[in-house]
Amino acid sequence: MARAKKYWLFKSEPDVFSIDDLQKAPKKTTYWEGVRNYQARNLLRDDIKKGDEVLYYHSNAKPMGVAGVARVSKSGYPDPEQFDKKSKYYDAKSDPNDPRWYCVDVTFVRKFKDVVPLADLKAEKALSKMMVTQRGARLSVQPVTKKEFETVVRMASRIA
DNA sequence: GCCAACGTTGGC
DNA sequence: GCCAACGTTGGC
Repeated sequence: MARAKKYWLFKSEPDVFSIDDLQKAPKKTTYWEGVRNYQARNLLRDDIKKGDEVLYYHSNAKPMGVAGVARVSKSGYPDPEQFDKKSKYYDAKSDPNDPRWYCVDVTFVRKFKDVVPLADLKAEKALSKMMVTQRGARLSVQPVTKKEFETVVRMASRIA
């Protein structure tokens, strides 16, 4: 019996990589590189598995909020950028035999007709415990419950 | 563009 | 091991 599917929220600045960029990417897939935070690293390495579903969140943007859904298409593996000296994510202290940073592959599923704004997430009672609605939650890869995931998707279809 | 909140670093 | 300083994130 396979493990139950899990749900996540991935933050991205759309100026850097938006959900449109993901949709236009080859095979509508990219690897989620450049996470340099240990808590997020642990999730990428240990908990985020192929088949999991992801809320694609636009931060530092207009409008700010959940822009669509993606799917994890490859479970955690060492982030190749950490060993690339030319990359801005290069980390000289990471040992190839014991990589410090991990990434996953994500594939585009669908884009919401309109972004579900952060203000709406905060106003929704069912999401009051959701991490992204908490003040100062900076974690770029966050766990989301199934209920929260479904609530956000329902809010999106209401907009559309 | 500002600045509060947070994570990491480094001196001691 | 503490904690001040610093850099970054991200909402406003």
